[in-house]
This record gives sequence, C-alpha cells and structure tokens, in this order.
Amino acid sequence: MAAKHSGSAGDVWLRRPARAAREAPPLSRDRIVREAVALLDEEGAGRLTMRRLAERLGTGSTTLYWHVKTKDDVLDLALDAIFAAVEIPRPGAQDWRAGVTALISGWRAVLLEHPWSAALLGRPMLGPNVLARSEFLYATLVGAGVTEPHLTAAAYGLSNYVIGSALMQATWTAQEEDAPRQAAREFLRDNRDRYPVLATHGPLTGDSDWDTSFALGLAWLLDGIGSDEQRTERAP
Amino acid sequence: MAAKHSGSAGDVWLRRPARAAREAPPLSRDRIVREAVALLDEEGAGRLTMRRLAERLGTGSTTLYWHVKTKDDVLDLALDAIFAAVEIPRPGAQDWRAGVTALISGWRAVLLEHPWSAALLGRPMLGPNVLARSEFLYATLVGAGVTEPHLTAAAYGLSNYVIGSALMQATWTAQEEDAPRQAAREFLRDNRDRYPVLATHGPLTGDSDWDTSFALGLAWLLDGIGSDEQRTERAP
DNA sequence: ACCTGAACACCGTTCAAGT
DNA sequence: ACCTGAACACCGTTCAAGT
Repeated sequence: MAAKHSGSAGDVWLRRPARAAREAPPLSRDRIVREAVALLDEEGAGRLTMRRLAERLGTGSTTLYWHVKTKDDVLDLALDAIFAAVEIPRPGAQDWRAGVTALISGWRAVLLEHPWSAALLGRPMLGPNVLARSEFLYATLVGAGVTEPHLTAAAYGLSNYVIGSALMQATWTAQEEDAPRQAAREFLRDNRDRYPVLATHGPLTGDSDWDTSFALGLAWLLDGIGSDEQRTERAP
Repeated sequence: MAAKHSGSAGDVWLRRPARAAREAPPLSRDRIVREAVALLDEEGAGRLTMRRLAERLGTGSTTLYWHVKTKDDVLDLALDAIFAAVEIPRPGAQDWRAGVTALISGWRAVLLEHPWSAALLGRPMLGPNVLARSEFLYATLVGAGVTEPHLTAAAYGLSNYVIGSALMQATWTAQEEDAPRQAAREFLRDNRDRYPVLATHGPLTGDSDWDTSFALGLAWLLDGIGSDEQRTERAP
C-alpha cells in the first residue's frame, strides 16, 4: 500500500525525475507570460484560463499562483510583453513627424498581430515596454516644440486614435470570419429605407482599406499637431 | 406532506399570487435590458452575472434564457440601449462641422456616463440606436461633400477617436479611485532617470483636463476632414 | 523556495418538467 | 407561452501539506 511517491529501497531508478527533462525548463514568470501570449494568439482571450494555461505548462493551475498574483496579472504582463516588438526609433534620427509615424505604425502593427490585445486596452498600461515607448513619444513631441495643452492632447490623441482603430479593425476582421460582416451588409441592404446613406456609402459597402483609412486620419492629426507647434514656435 | 405548491381545499387565499403585484411587471426582454444597465452602472461589468441579474428581477437565472439567447446578447442589448440618450441633430439645421461635433460629443458623454461601456466596444455595434447615429454621421459627411477614400477615413477616424478617448479616460478615472493614478505618479517620479520626459511632462504630472484634450484632437480631425472636402469641392 | 491536491464559492447554459 | 429546478461542465483562488 505504498503511497504514490513514497520511496522504497532501490526504486530511485524506477521513479521518473521529479521534473528535469520532462517538461524541460522550470516554471517561471517569464515562461508563464510567453505561454499566455502563445495561448492568446492561438485561441483568443475567451479561452485563456488558469487551468488551461497551466496544462500547457505541464503543471497544476494552482502552481501558477506562486509566480503570479492573479489572472489579471497574467493579462497585464502579456499585454506589455507584446510591445517589446515595437521598435523605438533612434531619437533625433529623423524629423519628429517621421519618428512619431514610425512609432504609431509599429504600435498599430502589434495590436493587429495580436487581435486579443485590443480588447484588453481598457486597463492601465504601465509595463516597462509600454512606458519606454510613451517616453519616446513625449520626448519627440516636446523636442518638436509642442507645449501644453497641445502636448497632452497630441499624445492622448495619437494613442486614442491607434487604440480605437485597432479595436475597430480587430472587431470586424476577426479570424477570417466573413460571416458577421456579410450578415451586416445584408441587413443594411434589406433596411436601406431606414439607413439610406449607410447602405450605399457605409463602411461595409466597398471593401474598405483599413491601411489607407488609418493613414489619412493619422495625417490629419499630425497636420493639426504640426500647425499648433509652428504657431507656438513663432509666437514671441 | 403536501408539496410546496400543491393545492388543498380553501388555501387559495393563503397562497401568494403566482406573480401579480409581487415583483410588479412581468419579465420581458426590455425589463431585462433596463435592469442590466442599472446593474452595470451600479457595480460594473465584472459583477454582471446572469444569476445576479435574475435575482434583481425576482426570478431564477435560467428563466432569463427564455427572453435572451446568451449573456453576450444582454451585453449587446445594454450597449445599444444607452445610445438612445444621444440626441441626433436635425439634419441640415447647422453646418456639417457643428452637427458632427454635437453628435460626437453626445456619443462621448454617453460612454463616460456608463464607464463599463467603453470596455465593451470591441464587439460589432449593429443595434438600431447605434445605426441611426451612424447614419446621421455618414449623411452629414456626404452632405458636406466628403468623398472616398476620405469619407471612410473620416467616419472611422471620428469613431475611433471617441472610442479610444472614452476608453482611456474611463480607465484612468475609475470611480474616484485616485490610488492607481497616485501610484503611477509616484512610480514615474521614482524612475525619472529612466523616463525623464514622462516624469516631468507626462499626462499624470499636471491634472490633465480631459475635456480640452478631447476638444483639441477633435478639432484637428475636423480641420483635416474639412480641408480635404474643400480640395475635393474645388477640383474639376 | 517551489509545487501539489483538495476544496470553496462561484460561473453560463441546457433541459426535462411544470403551469 | 412562459417559468422552475436540478444538473453539467466549467471557472479563479485559497490553503494546508508536501519536497
């Protein structure tokens, strides 16, 4: 009646190593976050569960709580982790407009590559990767001569615009499923008397090009920021 | 050993009415949605549960499924419901810029009044209230002479901007809790060597005025949309 | 210092059954 | 047509216990 792991003489060789080269590397916060990102990429936010995450890591779900305080922590860490992929332009290597455009585009690319991320943006983003990129944004704007209240408006405006755009695009291009988009199109066509303009000019009528839409709006914002900056520079 | 609701002679007067003036109005999809909005307003999205919602309505949770297909349905319906409060300007009563500004401002006001809503924007919004307001937006822009690809860019840009702004503001002004904001401020101060610009010019340094920030960014977008419109009008 | 298992207090949803 | 109760297959998280 030996219990599961009780030792009896000479059975060392029969027992499999406590862990070792079974699931390979030991558990760590870093490994948890990497696996969480992989899980989110493959299956979406709805399927991220402490139990399922633990299973992929070869442990019980309760073990995760030694490395991480809550599931929300995992989400915060995963969200910050993906921003490591956004390259920070070398400061001053180009004019402010090119630098900001590069950063914002990289930001957007990351959000679209990990569609689950857009829905998580409603939480404070204070991870080191996000902060480093915000620092560059502010530094570039300040360097361009943008001052309050335009500075805050510019930084927020640009961030809000990428976030909103990514959220909208991720919503409507969810994993190849053209079904909801198709259904919406049909609904508008069937109700063209109630929504005449939407039915004929709406975003679902042509195959709207997300990239050029985004670029146009970004240019408008940059124009505005630039004109205020010039005005400020010229003032005594 | 009479079971709970079995009748025995003369006990009609003793039994409370099956429903009647107990919880007042009968259950209906409309009542469910209204109660859901109230629950969300009072306690936030994290506490909306089919069981808790049913309790507030005086029924069992499983009863809700007769009127509604899933919990997601409840969320979709609640989200659309709050947009009924956004007044649609009378078409042509003012110039396009004033009309658009009024609509977008009303949109923003609703999102901020119901802070839980911002986090739910990552789902297709095809309810009648939202559609009616989108129709006005498109109609106004088309009436102003905005044409593709600027039309889609303008409509999306404005929507994305409000959504992003409301999401950001709702994130950072969550129910009077100044604690996280204060903690973030301290963190940046303590790490001013790593984030020099953020620490001195960042959004958390002064008490940023959300309203003027929003207004500035909106003006930049409208300027951009307007300039493109003029250019188009003038072209042969 | 790290990992495990059992357990608690919940979830959304289905379905046979009642009126 | 509408409502109920029991039940299923999950959740996040805690905690005493192991090594």
